[in-house]
Amino acid sequence: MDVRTQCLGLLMRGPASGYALKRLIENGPFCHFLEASFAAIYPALARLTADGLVSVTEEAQDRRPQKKVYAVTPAGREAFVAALSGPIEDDHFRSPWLVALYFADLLPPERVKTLIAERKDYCLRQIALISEARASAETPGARYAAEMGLAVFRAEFAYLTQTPVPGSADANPPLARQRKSPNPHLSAAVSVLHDV
Amino acid sequence: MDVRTQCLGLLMRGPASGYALKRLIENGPFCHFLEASFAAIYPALARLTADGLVSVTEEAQDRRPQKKVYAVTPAGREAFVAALSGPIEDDHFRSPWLVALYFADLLPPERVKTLIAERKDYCLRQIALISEARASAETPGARYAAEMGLAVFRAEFAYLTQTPVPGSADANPPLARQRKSPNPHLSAAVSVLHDV
DNA sequence: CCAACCATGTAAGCCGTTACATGATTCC
DNA sequence: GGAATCATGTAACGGCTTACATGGTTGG
Repeated sequence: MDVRTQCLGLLMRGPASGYALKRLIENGPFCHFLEASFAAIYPALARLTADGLVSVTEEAQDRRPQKKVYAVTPAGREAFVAALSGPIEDDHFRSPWLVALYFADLLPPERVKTLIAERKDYCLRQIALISEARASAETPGARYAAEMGLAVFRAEFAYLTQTPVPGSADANPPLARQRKSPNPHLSAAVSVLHDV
Repeated sequence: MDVRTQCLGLLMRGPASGYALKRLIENGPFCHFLEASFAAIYPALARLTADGLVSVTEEAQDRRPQKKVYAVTPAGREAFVAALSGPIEDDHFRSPWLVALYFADLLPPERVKTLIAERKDYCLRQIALISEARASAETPGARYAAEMGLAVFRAEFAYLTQTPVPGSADANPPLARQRKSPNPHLSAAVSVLHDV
């Protein structure tokens, strides 16, 4: 799925500017399964326009730079549905973090602990973002995608929390030491784990 | 994490040919978090060799083409540990399948059902592969990475199984109809769900 | 005052993909 | 007889990333 198709899809939700699409991909309901940079989005929109799949309207704003709002045309809608009707490409997943954990025995135990603590924070941030997306989802599909993300990140978080640090001396630490929260400002976010 | 670093990492497990690395990435203990094609692997190995991070030995075989076996040099080991010691890159995840499900309301219910059935198969295949990897893991890190994969794919499978098809008329089908197994030859693999 | 946000783009270059090229062996 | 496995590579092309370029507004 190239950036062009991604943009076309995002615009199916309603008209938006290139900047808004980037926000949607970074912090919105697509944050856990799409990625694209500005330098990929803007040319993609230009080409979609050239191909007649989207239309542009330039909008002036008060105290803000002018923006170009893109909207899907009937041809664009058709093309997108056709893309979803044909064979779906495989997922692509690469995790340098899992590579690092795989090779935990090459690293000092302190380093491994830090990596796991950072990963917990990452999971909680993702869970917080996706929870918002779920709350404002307007279609069953949007809810489905969000809940799938929550299910997966919660499973990951649970594993991170329950499993002893690999290759560390204190693989079975006394219970008293297990409970410390590595990042105080995030502990509030943990509540979110049991929403939905 | 580019293919060069991936290859260097894989070779930390022991000497291997380019072809063997590909197998490791496709079906081995890295299948759920690494990807690389032959056309990326071979040049990567050539460059690692040029940079002195790996060494090559050509090995003739009976009834098999000659192969080049690569092994990490001390400099390569150092470089890899250094890479794991610095900042770890973000994961990259793109899921055309989740895009399709997000837009389930644009598709015929039958199509959505098919997509979900195919996804279940995909999860079971991944679970089977990772279970093997877990069984033959020789370091705590390898076990950790495998178990993380299992946790995540099991959570995904559970969600797929328990959640009604989005946007379908029979969102609450009678219990009698919920239990059918979409792919008989895979039902055996379901047992694997409760191993570990 | 500095950081972050809003807003759009271009240019150069790397990286990796598909497709091509070759060829023996084993299993169904 | 055909498909899959073992085994290594090249060429062309496309896509995406980083870095550059610009500039007003808002909030701490």
